[in-house]
Amino acid sequence: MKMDDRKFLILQAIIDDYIMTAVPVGSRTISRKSGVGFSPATIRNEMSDLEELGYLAQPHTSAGRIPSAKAYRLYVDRLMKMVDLSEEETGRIRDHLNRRTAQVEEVIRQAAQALSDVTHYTAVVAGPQMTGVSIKRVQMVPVTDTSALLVIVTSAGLVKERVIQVPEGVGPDQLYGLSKMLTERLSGCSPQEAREQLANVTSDLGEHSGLMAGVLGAIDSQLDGDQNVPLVVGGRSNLLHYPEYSDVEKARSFLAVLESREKLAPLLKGGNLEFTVRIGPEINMPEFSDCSVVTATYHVGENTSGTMGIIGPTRMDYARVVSVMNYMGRAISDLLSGVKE
Amino acid sequence: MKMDDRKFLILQAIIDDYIMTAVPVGSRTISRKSGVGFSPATIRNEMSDLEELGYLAQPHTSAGRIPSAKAYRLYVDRLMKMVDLSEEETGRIRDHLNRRTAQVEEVIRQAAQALSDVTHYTAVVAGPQMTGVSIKRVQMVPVTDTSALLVIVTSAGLVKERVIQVPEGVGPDQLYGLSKMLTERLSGCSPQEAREQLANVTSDLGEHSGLMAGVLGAIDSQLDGDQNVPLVVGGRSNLLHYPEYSDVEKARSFLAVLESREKLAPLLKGGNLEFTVRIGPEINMPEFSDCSVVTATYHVGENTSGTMGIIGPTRMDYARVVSVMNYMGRAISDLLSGVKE
DNA sequence: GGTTAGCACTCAACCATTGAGAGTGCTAAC
DNA sequence: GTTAGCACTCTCAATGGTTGAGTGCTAACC
Repeated sequence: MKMDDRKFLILQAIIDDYIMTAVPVGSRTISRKSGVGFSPATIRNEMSDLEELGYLAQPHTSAGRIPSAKAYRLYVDRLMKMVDLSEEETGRIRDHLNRRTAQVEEVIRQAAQALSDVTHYTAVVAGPQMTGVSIKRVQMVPVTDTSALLVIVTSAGLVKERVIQVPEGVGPDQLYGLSKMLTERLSGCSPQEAREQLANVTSDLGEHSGLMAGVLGAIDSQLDGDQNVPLVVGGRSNLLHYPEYSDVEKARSFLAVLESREKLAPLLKGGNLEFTVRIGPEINMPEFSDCSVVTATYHVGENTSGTMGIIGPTRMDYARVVSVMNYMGRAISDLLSGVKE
Repeated sequence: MKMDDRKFLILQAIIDDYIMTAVPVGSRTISRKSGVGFSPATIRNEMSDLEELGYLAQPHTSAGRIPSAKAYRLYVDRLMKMVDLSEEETGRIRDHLNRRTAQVEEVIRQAAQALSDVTHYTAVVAGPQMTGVSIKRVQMVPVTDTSALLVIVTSAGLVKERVIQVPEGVGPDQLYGLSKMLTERLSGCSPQEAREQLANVTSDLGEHSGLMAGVLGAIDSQLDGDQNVPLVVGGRSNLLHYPEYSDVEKARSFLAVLESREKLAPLLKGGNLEFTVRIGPEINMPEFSDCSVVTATYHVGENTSGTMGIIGPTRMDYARVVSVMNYMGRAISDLLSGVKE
């Protein structure tokens, strides 16, 4: 048996309906829909075929059909068409984004809020990845006698801060001098190169090697990997609106995942494509067995990029989600790249 | 009718039992308990009295009694005794706190995590309040041609950062010079004084008044009020373990509050006491009608302090919660005041 | 041959009924 | 003042019948 145009049409109608209602859809419902001019009986035959092909499933004999993960996959890959956002939607997104800030944490927090607010799903936004980026400036600001704030500025204009220990007796001007020297040596370096450079620097000035060790460690841990990129979640409670989560225990384990950085981070690791959609079982996490995750990439400057994701039920409105993220990607880029309004 | 010792004893037994089980407690249950040597019938008479006094309520005629908010109030004020934490508990708290950092955000994140983990309730921790504090240092670090990171260090050794706009053409050394000047003028000032000082400074150097306006605004918004203190929540999903939240809609609206900074912040505004307990209706929020909130203050240095809170069901284990927070308060102080291990 | 009306069949959801169990309040005896 | 006994109340869980939505199959129709 093969899929033909009518089967596609009917499958699409079923998915559309199920996305809206979350109720198994019967043959009459589809028959009544505009655009499908067949009687319930005909639809039933086609549905039976679609079930055999693995696109539909029946919760029980006398219920309607619900789309399978395979059906959503087909929908996302072939049936879905991009939609345009309404004025009202883009407006609401803009309202969330305060154009006055270029602070990474704030921008991604606002982005997560906006995404979850507009889509009514749960949003996760990660800060820009520090890989493939070069250092532009390193500066230390004294805090107490024995500590200083290490500020690292990257070529994309992003800032990383961290409090480090410094030996007692190093004055502000001395720290500034050291900072200038560090900036000179490290500017233009990738994190890896910086690490090597730093080793040289350390041996150059024996007396401050203790301080240098601290700086080294801090730069290491700041620029290394993604341990340090901020990760914010918005709209945690949104999914509880959907009947899929009317079971508290299910809701709880879902929320528990959102609280664990370790479990959450992998979700954002899509392919390197602009958009990635993972549906239900494809996610490979029991807590998300009837969730889908859509991830997208945003860019800051030339070489820096970050990831955002939307988590919703498998029957989520993929078309709208992709459109919203598309819009949001541009908005974040604008904000973080410092584009003026 | 008056409360006597026996009534206190029985009330305490009922509360203890209800805290454990969340099930209305009957006369037989109390009678069987060690320490109470009366028959169910006697207990029933006392219970009837306690109900009349407003300490107990009956969900329906043939159920046991549950403690009222008034009973918990009495319990917290008079009946509760501090408990000692077990080795295992203090150990678990310590494990959460990474002594390697003095970064405010990180410390309070860890604290929230630890609190929720040990108590199994939901924890909220706010960063140290910037009021009553004096400025120790102000420094700007160039980021792009038109922006810089403004770093403000307070006398308590806490750091605030913010990206601000600067006029084009101001070089790094010039920024450093300006920073030194600003530090000189502002160090020792309270935020209010700083604002006045800044006005003078601005008029002094006409050419850079644009920059100064930016700094002024930033300092204003950074040190003003509590808009900017970080606020982190831990253990959001914890409350869903309790039968009080087996209703998804209730759980959802609870979680929604946790997502709104505006609604959450007032909860932490207890009196200025070391500990504050607000029970159910005392909170005055429908979403929290059967929650209690325990807040506590922690101190950093002399004049700086912050707040943390635990949100649990009204039948929460107050004694343990207070003990845990007591311990945590000291731990946070140590970390943020830079006390070495 | 594809399409459709008709019909018997299935099954979840809903409702009312019932019995068991927990707990109470009251009374009378200790 | 305390307690045993007992009738009473009310929830909870199980049971069974009814309803309605939806299916699959068959036979008629175009």
